[in-house]
Amino acid sequence: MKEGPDISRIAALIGDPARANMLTALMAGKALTATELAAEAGVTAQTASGHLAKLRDGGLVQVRKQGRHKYFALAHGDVAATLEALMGLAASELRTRTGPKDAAMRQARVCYNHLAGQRGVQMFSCMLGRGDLREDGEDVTITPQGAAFAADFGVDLEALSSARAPLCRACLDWSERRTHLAGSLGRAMLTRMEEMRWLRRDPDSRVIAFLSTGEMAFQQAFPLD
Amino acid sequence: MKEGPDISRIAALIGDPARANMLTALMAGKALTATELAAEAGVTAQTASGHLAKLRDGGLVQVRKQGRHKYFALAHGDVAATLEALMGLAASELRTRTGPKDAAMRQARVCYNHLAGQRGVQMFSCMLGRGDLREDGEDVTITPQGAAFAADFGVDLEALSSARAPLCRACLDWSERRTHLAGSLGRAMLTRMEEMRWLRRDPDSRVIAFLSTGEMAFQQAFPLD
DNA sequence: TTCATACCTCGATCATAGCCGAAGCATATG
DNA sequence: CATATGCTTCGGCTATGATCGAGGTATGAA
Repeated sequence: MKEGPDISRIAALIGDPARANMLTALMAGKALTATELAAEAGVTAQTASGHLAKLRDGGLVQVRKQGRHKYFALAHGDVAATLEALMGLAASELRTRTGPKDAAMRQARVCYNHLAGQRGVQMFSCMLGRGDLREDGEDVTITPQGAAFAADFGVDLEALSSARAPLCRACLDWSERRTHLAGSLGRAMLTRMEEMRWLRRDPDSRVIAFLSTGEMAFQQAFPLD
Repeated sequence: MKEGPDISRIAALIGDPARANMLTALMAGKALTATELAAEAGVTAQTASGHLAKLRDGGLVQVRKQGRHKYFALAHGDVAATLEALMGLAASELRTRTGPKDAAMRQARVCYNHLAGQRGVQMFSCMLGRGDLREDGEDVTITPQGAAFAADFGVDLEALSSARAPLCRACLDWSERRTHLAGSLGRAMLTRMEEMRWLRRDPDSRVIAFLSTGEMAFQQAFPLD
């Protein structure tokens, strides 16, 4: 035994219901304060403080102090991807009781900071199919054709490329069990769609609602097959 | 709160050190008996029995009864992929103390039932680059050219295709942070390499050792760029 | 300054669950 | 048949850790 990294340490971190609720809430991508996360987890502020310190020590969340508030967010995209993988396992056991919100969640939702669900998979698959993106192993790269599309879409690739974060990244979708686009380009695409009023984000959950005009524009931009 | 599947339930399952050790041991791909797993976890048989029942109820492992033995294995490839993702997170926190065995683990190891590590990524990337495989989102498909290569390699694709398990599948490598080939083809390729005596599996760990002739043959079959 | 809010530390309580000894089935071997 | 092995259930012990109340320290507002 004792092979590879200590998997149980961080699995135990996610294994507590309160902490799992916090992490799930952070999957929406927005940074939240300690008290907001306490409410999300259903515990008092003191308890939440202890949990958040552990998550921080474990490297799962990052913290930014702003005045008397402390904003927490997921540390990086890998954490979000791992949480999605866990959700995939949990969902496969639990075929029963698909809540009312689940249908909307499966269709379109926020994953960390990018588009996920059926729509996210559709966008990624379409862009891959027409040659905007190229997938080589885990690495996803953008083609010149894709760069032209992004510019036309209103995304400033120059600004994104200069940042440290990877431009494109593959993320496994737990509901569709296929890949969708993460990375700074994925984030920018979602932001742009919000700017263009294609969709609206539910402030209290991860659900994304497409407006009727946005739905049409999306289907035209990323047609199925 | 209460969005999506209950992530904490199965994270807690992996979060116990004894159970994590068992799952890590099962990542080697071989089915193990309850007593073997007890030794692997460092607990008595009674304790192990309880743990294994929980893992089974959680859908993480499958069990096969054979005589007076009970053989346990990972339930399916998704479990292995999730464990790899967790290892990736745990490894990123723990840059310190890279044990002596870690170097060998990073180079080549068994992931559930297929080749992982630097060699696994190399094989996948090479096959993708020369057009043996095609990656469309999470789905990986084999091309006619790839089918010809597989036949030449000594893999019976007909037999694999008839099985229920997917032929090709992408699995994220925790040490390389890139994709390697899973699925029944990934399993068959590793088996074939073992048959051809390219490599030898350490019976007590996940480490794979390439023999000198096998190393040369591998580099010729899957050259870097 | 005074007050309120956001967050943290300390200490005590309490429940969960991991652990093992003992004993009980089931299956193989002699 | 008797005996050994593999696995399980039961009961009790124990420790870990989640929880909250009380009290303390920053930050911002009045």
